Amino acid sequence: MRHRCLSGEAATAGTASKKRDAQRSKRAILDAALSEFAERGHAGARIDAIAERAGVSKPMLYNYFGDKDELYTAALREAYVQIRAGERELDLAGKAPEAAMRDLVAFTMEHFRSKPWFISMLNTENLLGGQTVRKIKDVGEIQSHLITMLTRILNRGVSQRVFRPGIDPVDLYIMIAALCYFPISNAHTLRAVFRCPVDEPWLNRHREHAVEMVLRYLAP
Amino acid sequence: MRHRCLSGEAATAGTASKKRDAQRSKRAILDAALSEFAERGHAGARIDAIAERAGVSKPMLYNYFGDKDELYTAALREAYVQIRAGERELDLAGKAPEAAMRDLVAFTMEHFRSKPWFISMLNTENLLGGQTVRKIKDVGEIQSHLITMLTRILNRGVSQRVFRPGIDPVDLYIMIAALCYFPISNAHTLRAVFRCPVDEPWLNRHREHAVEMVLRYLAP
Amino acid sequence: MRHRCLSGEAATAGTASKKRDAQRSKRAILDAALSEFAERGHAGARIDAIAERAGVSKPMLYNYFGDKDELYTAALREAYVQIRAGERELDLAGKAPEAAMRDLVAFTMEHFRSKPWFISMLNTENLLGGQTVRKIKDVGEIQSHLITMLTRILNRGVSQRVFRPGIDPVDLYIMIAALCYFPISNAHTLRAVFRCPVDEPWLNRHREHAVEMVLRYLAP
Amino acid sequence: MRHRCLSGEAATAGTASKKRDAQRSKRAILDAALSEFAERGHAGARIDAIAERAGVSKPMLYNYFGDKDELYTAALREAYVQIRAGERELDLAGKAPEAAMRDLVAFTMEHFRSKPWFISMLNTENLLGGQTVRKIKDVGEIQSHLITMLTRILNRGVSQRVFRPGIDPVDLYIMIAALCYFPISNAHTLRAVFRCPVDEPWLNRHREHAVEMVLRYLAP
DNA sequence: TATGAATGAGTATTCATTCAT
DNA sequence: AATGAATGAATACTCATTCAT
Repeated sequence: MRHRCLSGEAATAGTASKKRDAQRSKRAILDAALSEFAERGHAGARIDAIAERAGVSKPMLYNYFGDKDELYTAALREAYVQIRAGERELDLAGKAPEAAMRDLVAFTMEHFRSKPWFISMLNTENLLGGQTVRKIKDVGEIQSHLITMLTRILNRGVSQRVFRPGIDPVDLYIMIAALCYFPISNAHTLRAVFRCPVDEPWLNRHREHAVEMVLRYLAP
Repeated sequence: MRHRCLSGEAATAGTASKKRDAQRSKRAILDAALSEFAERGHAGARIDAIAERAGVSKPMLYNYFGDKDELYTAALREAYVQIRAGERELDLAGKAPEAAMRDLVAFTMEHFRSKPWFISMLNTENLLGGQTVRKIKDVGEIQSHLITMLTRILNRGVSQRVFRPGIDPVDLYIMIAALCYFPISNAHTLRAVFRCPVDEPWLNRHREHAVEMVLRYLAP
Repeated sequence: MRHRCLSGEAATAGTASKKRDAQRSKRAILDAALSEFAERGHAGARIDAIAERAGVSKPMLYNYFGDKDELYTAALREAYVQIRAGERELDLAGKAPEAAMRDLVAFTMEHFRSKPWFISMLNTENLLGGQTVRKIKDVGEIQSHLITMLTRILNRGVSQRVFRPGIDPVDLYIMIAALCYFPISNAHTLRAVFRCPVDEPWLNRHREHAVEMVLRYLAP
Repeated sequence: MRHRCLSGEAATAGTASKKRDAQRSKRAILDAALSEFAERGHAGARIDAIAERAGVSKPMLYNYFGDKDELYTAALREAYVQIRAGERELDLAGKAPEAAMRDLVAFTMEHFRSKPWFISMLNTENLLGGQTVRKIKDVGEIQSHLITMLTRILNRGVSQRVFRPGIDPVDLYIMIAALCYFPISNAHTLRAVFRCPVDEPWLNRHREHAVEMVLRYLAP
């Protein structure tokens, strides 16, 4: 009754459709796991719910991913993989240093905002003491593209005398991430405690403050 | 019907020791709950563990706090109460504006670092969509002392021509909180992804960057 | 509705009845486990079935015995404890050597026959490679009483010139156990393959053969 | 409807390889099932494990053997078939009665020792109450060869005045089987409880005791 | 006030079995 | 003849919560 091979596809190759189904099932499980773990945390997530969201049976989920922890690991890795993919699309190489910096802040905030599972997964993982992220071997390489780009922009900015020298790109990225992360991660408590609306206009205003803060910090 | 708690503290001498014990039990449960919820999140926390940490029986815990959600609410409230108590100690009134700002950043970071349950509880609550914090009536008052102080400092700074005008104290506090929150909240993932040590020296360095960022942002 | 404190007892002591219930629950679980494991083997036994047979809830069972393996271990140990208790009642000390030997064979066969869980537990444990019996610390002491008795009877028989010397008591006991064990352990297959009835008269006849075999073996 | 098996072996040359493969698959499944059921018992055996051991897919296994119980039945039958094949090799006809008896004990013990799946299958089947062995039609014939031989030896021994008359061959075989079965079937618990090594030398010694016991029992 | 004993309702995980190709 | 993909129905185990004393 369920997952009837959603539409079209029309059986172009005999083996392709079979193989594609397995692939599709794994993808569906991963997406469902990402949502469920992000929404409810590690202990709060339910395997039943993930299977149902994915439209597959629990045994299949176990067959592909092992157990809850391994599925959580895969979901966390997926969160990093997806932000890396997003970053690759961002092309700062050709832009003026200050504009590039503005775009990086905007992208970061927009990513955090539009993919709420990313922040949720990071919070969940940090609550668990980072025991899982340590097991993901290539997690360090994932952000390297961003840092490389950031280094180039900083260098260009310095040689064009619009940025001061001596700024560490990782330090800078942490500053930017911090400014973008906090108001989204803590939106609910900010609303309750400070009566901030934390809606689109408010976040846009916050983004402009963040951009100004970064640029003033980088100014010679 | 149950746990009428805070009323009638002024008991006669004869029942005083009982009252004292009751108070002590409640305190112990609250502290234990704060630790457990902060360490394991809402779904991950175990009532058994809280009772054992507190050294009381489970029926007693239920008698005082109702159920898990009510206990969680009490623990979240307690996190805010304790942070408020900490903030009272901070006295920025007599300091020069720039020094006061430096001290506020330092205090905020130190606060987050030394009371890890605070950040954990905020993350946990935001993961749950803020449904609990909204029920805590006086949560808005909690930060008012800080905002009042911050307003005074900003005004003083403006009149002394060391700060530019037009800075909203809440916006500024969110910036400061963001810079202090992120590296502590995300210490585990930062270690794994960016190889940051996130130890005392690293955090001290980060604090100096944050102070400089804030002061440059405020500069006329 | 269930286990309403089976009958009588009439609350003689205020604390005794409370304590006795816990004791009774543990006993009931152990008895039920012994039956279930003996009837269905380790993998075939169902925790649900044990809890139901015992008239207790599963959480209670887990509370008292840990998990399935620990419960199985306790049941296996109990099987040995009960056969030891049976052996203690047997008093061979005062009997003539040949009569004592006859009684020992009769007791052994009767024990195996009337407590079918004993043979079933041993078979189950040997199927599992003895991994559990090795963990029971005092299992060696359990049979020591029997071996001591057997040694005395052998010695007495030798000095009375009715038994030959040089018989090892453990070897002898293994022979006796073997003769008593096999027709009961393998009753079902013997019925099917050799058309033996394996009923009371048949077993009695078999017992007489076994007694004769042992006595001829011991004869000088 | 399914698994019509043994029929029509005399196929044409064209389909011979297919038939051969089918036969090979069935053989492999049966061997795997025998090992798995013997090692883990009925409930403990896993269909997945059997298919993997046999190197075939599960649907093929189901196609050939129906379901787990039917496969178990086939495996139990196979255990009897294989032991029967072994017994055919034994030729006691030409030996002196006492030597023949000694050889029978030795053969029986060696048989149990070298084909551990036989004892395991018998124990497993008896644990299940013999419900399966009853369904195997020709199981009675299996041991007939042995009993026939035993009858001849007993008769010869009686006429040569080395054995006493009146011994039932089935009774005698059960005695012999008992003495050989027990120390192998219960090797693990004997090691743990009585500290018997139950290794080659120990079993050889035990065999000699058994031979002596049988011969003394048969002596006129 | 205080708690040892007890459990209903989940929750992760497994396993025999079948379907589509 | 053969199998990769899939699942319904258990099965071991847990957890918030309550009862009896």
